[in-house]
Amino acid sequence: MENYLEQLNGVQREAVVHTKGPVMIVAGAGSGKTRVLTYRIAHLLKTGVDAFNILSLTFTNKAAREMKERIEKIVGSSEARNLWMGTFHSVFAKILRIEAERLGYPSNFTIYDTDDTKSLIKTILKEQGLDDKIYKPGVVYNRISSAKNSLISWQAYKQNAEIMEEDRMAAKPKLGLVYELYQKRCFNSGAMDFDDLLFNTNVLLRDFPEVLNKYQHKFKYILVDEYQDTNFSQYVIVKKLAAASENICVVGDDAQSIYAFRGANIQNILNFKKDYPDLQVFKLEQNYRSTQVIVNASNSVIRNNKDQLQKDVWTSNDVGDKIKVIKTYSDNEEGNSVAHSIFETKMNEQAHNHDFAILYRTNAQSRAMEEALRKMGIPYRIYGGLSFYKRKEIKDLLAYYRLTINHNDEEALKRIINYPARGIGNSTLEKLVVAAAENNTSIWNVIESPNGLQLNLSAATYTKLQDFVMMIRSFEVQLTTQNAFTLGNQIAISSGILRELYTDKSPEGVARHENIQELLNGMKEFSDRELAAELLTDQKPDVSLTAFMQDIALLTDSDESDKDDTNKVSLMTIHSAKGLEFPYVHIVGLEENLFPSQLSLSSRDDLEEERRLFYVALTRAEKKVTLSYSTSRYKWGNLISCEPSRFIEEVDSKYLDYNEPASQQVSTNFDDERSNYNGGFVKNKFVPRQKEIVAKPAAAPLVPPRKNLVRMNTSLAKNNSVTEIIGDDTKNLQPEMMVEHGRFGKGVVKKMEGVFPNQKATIHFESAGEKLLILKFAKLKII
DNA sequence: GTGTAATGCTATTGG
DNA sequence: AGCATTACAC
Repeated sequence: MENYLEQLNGVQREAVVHTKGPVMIVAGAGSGKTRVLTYRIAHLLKTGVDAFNILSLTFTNKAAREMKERIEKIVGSSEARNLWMGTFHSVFAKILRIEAERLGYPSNFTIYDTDDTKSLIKTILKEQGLDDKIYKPGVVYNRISSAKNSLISWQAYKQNAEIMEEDRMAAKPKLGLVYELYQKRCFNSGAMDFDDLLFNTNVLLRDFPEVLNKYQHKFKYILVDEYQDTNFSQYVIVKKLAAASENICVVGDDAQSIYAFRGANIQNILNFKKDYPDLQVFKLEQNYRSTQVIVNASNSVIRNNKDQLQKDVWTSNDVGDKIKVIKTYSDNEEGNSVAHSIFETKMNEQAHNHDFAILYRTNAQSRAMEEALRKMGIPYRIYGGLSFYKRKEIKDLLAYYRLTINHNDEEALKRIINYPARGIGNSTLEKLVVAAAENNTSIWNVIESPNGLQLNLSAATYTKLQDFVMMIRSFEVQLTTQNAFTLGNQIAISSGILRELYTDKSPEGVARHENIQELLNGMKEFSDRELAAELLTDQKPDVSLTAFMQDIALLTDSDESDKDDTNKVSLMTIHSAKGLEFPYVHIVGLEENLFPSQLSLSSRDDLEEERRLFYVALTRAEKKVTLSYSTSRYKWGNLISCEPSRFIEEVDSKYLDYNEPASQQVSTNFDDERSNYNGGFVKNKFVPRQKEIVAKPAAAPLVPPRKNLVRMNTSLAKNNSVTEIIGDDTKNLQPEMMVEHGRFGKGVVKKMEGVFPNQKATIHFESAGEKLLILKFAKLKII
């Protein structure tokens, strides 16, 4: 790979070799941005720059990993391993661990995720007697978060007359106090939330000149990807670090800025030149990814935005097919039509499952898509949503690990002090919390040295608390002697979590047990790196539980590589599709109030962000885009009617192919179409839903509330007499019968046990494998 | 203190 | 529709 420079076009090459001084690369969608970044770093290494002197900030850790691998191939050595590369959060978490003590934090500080944060806010609100209907935890969190991302400390917040007035007007005068208490509580718990990682990095660089100096000289070359999505806090960090060398290269596309909602400031890229008058700007405008239709159509959309950097994205690729627009009458039908279209394209163009992506605005839209794909027997993977590490059982076990590493971690302690149940209930916990607050210390310290505190606890409770402390202490002493797996496994056993889950024989309990096993397997893999690395180098990686926890703290769903078969259709929100590309892209739910979101309609800036989001969605596609919308959709259990999105009209109509009259689309039965395919589909016979929601009369704009009806059904379903009626369907199930389950799809009955109404069936599902289901709960259909 | 049933709240987007 | 919190019975 010596001749890497020859693989670049003119501008790309200039952007790669111009390594000195401030550089901004404005990279249109699909213009080979990743390639330029990769080659630029490779070029730095080739021309003698030490890997230790390069800092590269990427949008995901996965992107960093992949880039490192490619760089390694180009420079032909393992030198790339020494690059500092990762997300803002992971890189600065690493630095904060090194420097933590200067800020009064332990170096093994816990990183609170959104759940921990919200839970702590709720606790504080309750303690302060604030009504959580006025002080909604989510809103409070956002307010604190954006303050931090604007580098406003709680002290500054409370001193700022304008802010205090705003809060008074919003009937939340105590918000500053909540912010203060929240920060103090985190500090006492040895914990930082996501925003603290950036905020505290700023404190570090501001208050400790020697530290700033150290990292300024360490990072002589700084690269920032997706610069359009950085917030003020990140902006200041970059600016400070780059101040000494000014070898700063930012890459971005203002047209793809989609994270304003979490503080990203598009002005960071629009105003970059003001900070660096000597700035060299390179514009990558040739799109290598998409067809002319897609490129031109996307341009026609983004033209509706006002504020942008001038650029002209073009392509010399094929013209390509027009963008199909599909109208359906319900969300389920939309799913069916997408699944059907994917099936058809696979047949006609010899495409693979992994060539397809279904993109939506909100996670809730995935369900209709999942159901339809499952019915068609098309494998898929959902990104985002409920990730592995967010599952209850996983979080429970991780809380034990967290508390073992950092005893002051309040959220972890509260989660497990009585799980599995050990007789330490709410009233005890409350007494502990009060004592901790009064003495400005952590709950752990109160439990461990209760002498002199008026706790008012029974002797029996004391014993239980001491047992708990002893248990955690016994784990702690092994932190330095055992690897992550050995200790992790022992904690899973000694804590009683494994036993607790093992006793639960319900399908859900079994699944939870399996998840714990999966976590432990992951830890085994992690720990085994030691053996693998020993053979290759003399460097021993840290395989302690502490290291494992630091490794996973900032993982996201997109960072996980799927272990099993990767040939799957990808389902994700448009936000998580950033930076990805697929031959065939379905953008679904193009309806007013959904996309653009209802919440964005009141301000021009928000609407423009939605439009950029649409632009991002369109430009993910290489060959074909299909847009779809539905005229009705369920929301909060109610059927609402929908209008097509304004964004469809914003696409220059010469690139659009409005599908055939609705009559062809109304049917959800694809049997006719299928008979046209010569075989090959017998196995996955498509089964239409019994009764699809059919279009309602056009007259009524809004369907009368269905709420009562839904309520009635729910309560009735719990009534025995109705169970019997539902049970009728399945109570005579026999082995070998085919059934369909709402979640697991189609399967064959293997074994029946128990007597009505408590029958259980072992069913082998095509996609989900063998499951034991209780018939009166499982909604099964015989097919 | 523990476990279950009823209630009620909520859904942009994410590190 | 699903989930978390709350209310209430043991």
